[in-house]
Amino acid sequence: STPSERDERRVFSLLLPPPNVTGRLHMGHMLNQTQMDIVVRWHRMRGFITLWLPGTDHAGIATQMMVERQLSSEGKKREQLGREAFIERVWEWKRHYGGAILDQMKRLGASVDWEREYFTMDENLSRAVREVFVRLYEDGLIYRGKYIVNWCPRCGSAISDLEVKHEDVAGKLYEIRYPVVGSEEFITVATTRPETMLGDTAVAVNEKDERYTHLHGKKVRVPLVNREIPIITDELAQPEFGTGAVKVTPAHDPNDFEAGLRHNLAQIDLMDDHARMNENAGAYAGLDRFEARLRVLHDLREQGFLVAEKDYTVSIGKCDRCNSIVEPRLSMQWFIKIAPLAKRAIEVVEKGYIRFTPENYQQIYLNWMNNIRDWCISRQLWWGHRIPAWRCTDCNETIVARETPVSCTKCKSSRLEQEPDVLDTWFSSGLLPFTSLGWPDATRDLDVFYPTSLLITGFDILFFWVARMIMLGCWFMSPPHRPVRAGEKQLEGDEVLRQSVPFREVYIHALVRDADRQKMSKTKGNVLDPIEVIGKYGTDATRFTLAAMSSPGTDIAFNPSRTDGYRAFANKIWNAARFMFMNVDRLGAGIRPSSAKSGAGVDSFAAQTLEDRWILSRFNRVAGDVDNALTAYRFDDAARAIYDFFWGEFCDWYIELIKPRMILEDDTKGGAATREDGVLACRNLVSLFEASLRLLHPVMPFITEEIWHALYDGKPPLASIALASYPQTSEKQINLDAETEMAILQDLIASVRNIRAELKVEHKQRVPIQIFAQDPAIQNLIEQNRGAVERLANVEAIACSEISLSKLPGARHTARFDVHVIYEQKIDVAAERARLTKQLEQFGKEISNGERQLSNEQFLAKAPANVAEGIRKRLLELHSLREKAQLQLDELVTAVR
RNA sequence: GGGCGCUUAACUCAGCGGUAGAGUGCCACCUUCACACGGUGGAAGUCGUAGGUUCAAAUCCUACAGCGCCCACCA
Repeated sequence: STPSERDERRVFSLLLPPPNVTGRLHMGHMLNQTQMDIVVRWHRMRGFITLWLPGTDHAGIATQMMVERQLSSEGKKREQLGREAFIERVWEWKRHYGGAILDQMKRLGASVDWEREYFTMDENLSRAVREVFVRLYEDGLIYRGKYIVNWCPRCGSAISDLEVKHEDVAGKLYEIRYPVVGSEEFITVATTRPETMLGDTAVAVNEKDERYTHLHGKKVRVPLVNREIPIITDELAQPEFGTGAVKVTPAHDPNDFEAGLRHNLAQIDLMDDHARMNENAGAYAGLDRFEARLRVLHDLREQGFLVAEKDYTVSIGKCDRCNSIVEPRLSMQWFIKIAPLAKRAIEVVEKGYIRFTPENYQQIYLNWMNNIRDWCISRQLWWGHRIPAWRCTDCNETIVARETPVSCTKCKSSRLEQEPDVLDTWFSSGLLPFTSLGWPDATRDLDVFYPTSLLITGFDILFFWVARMIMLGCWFMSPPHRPVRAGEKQLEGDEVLRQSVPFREVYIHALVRDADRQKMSKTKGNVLDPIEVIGKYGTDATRFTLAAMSSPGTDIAFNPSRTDGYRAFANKIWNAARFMFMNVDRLGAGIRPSSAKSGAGVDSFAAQTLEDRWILSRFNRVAGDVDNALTAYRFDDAARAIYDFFWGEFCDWYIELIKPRMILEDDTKGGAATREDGVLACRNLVSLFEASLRLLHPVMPFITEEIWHALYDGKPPLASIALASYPQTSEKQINLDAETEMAILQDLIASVRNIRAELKVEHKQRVPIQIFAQDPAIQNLIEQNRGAVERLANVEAIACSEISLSKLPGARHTARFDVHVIYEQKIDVAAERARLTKQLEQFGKEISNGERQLSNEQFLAKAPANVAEGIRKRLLELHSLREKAQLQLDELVTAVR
């Protein structure tokens, strides 16, 4: 009961996952945006107030790399330019090339709110970033410290755990022996990174490992550097592994670092920012780390310290961005103490305030969140949000502030230096759901659109982005950080958490692969450019393909041949429209829909004939199916439902059926058609077509827009079909009888066509047929729709038989009627016999299955009544069908004799 | 080392407890006045393997095989 302007049922908001400014559009973007656009258009048409917020991400490392590369082609380095000039250069780059991806997006038809486009380094967003940083600091959730982080020597920066990709490679496990001081003994340790021995400050053994009990408290001498270090007992050493003794290098390994803290060991940092050995490496100073490794091994070997080299699979970490081998390195960094944030982020998901689709991502998310570690947010880059922290060069005090401070808060000195580091890019993007809506101010946008309704994104950024948004959103949109509008009360109880989430639902989309299911990658050269694809097949066809292939849980193997099929669909729509316009023009005024209104259903449709009642019923049913599909994010079901309806029912049957009612100028066979009836039929056609366009619009925005405007002769009731109402199912227009009756006629027509094909009747030749139907209602139905049957099955006369036609060779039987084509041509006896034999076999199999079930007491006792009833009914049909087929076969054999 | 997903017609995929589906491709016929990016008809699958649960299994369970993904600080 807050005085919120928001009525959640009428608001639909979502954030476009901001592409990197450096990005180029790929199929993944297109899939993502197609799905979002479908959902957005669908909601907008259903009357929701929609907000789809676009923007781009400054993408720290990626962008910096891009500009560095540009500089290097000019023979320059960023250090030569200096920080300020370099940043200016990046902005310049951004102004030039930064918008490319959004321009590409426009061609996909994405109906985002372009006028609200943001960039993550815009002034207002940057201000919010500083605000968040300061508040986290004030909440005691940000700390600075010297810890082991993943260090990328190429980027010259720390990166987070998530930004390290692990790769298994064949390597070696080296065993090195360290002489025990004051004894002839050696202790042998194993390592995959021998160069780090230069920084060893202990050797650890397990306390319970009796092999080493006698060495407890002794010292060893590190070969090559001749430093004496203690033998310590620590859990770190596991007796089963290697020799059971492990070297401890606190400055270059996270486990060793922890052990070092436990035993108060010195930390010897061996490398510089670019992973070259520093002065601590003694004789090896100046060497690259891998060169140093070779030299160390060589020297160890020569001096007899290297005892063994064993083949070993090592997992090496590589920088996600530049693929350099990451070095665990001790350095001063900023971290977020993540546990309190993670706790809330877990709670909101467990309580169902955020729902994942497909559901299994919920567990994946929770597993990750439950094992989360502190997040290193500082990056030693120049491009990004600079950390709002200053150090007093006089008293060394750290000042964290929203605005640049003028003097030290402690000693009043004015000699302050700002922290050179910038923030991890994901820090700012993790804030977007609320900062893009105006946080920390209590804006109307924030009130109306937060929490956003939905997030559609790929699983690859589930942890990078989705998880961070949840943690930060829940923190900063809860009291005391949630801004309160004047007169508004803070939320209470469960509402606090429920309203703090950045989005209510997360839909995780599939990965788009190439036709051979290979991941698309630049190195493989199999990347499909969406712009090229839409150039070839059209945007609508490409969108339709992606929608139709969006089934949950599976990656999409994007095969252009499929798009080819949907281009044909687009073409089909054009041609159906052409047919419609042709008739509209011929029949004249009063047929186009009123430019004064646009309804929510199939409004000015006067169902007169069976096909009218049928198509109206089908349309309403399909509209319901599409609604259900979209509600469940089943883009594939929605696309399929529309496709099948439009092509398979509307074009193949309805249009064919109403053709005789249309008056065509050169129609001499039309006969019974009157002008008035033609107008009526055409109005219905127009009305249904108009509704179909609205049904189809979210998936195929361009073609539907164009035809829709033409339909209103350029004077539509609304500026765009996108603003018209989405078709809603009207129960009144669903007509089961019409559907059943139509199915019988379709069955009859298909049977005749089938017989004609078997008998090889000339296409143009109209033939007489005989029909037998036991049920007078069916006989009546056929009688009343004689014209349709004659037309669509190319029949010239229909005779109704009083007796079953079972014995006639070539006749077809269904449960409701027998039909026979009268044609002098000899039937292909062999083919007919094969067909009947096969049919008999199938009938027989099905009958014995059914009978077995019905004679099974267990089945009768346990199966639901309707299932048993269904089988009984089917068995009756089958017996009759089998009998007829058998008679026919007998007749055939007799005839041949 | 943990966790997850996939295996259905030649290809790409739906179906996930009650008689095997679609698109493309294939075969045959047809340029009929919306459409050959079309129409009509047709062929094509013991639903990865082996067990189990059930009256009933492509559908649920177990194991196995193959393919793929994610997470993980064991030298």
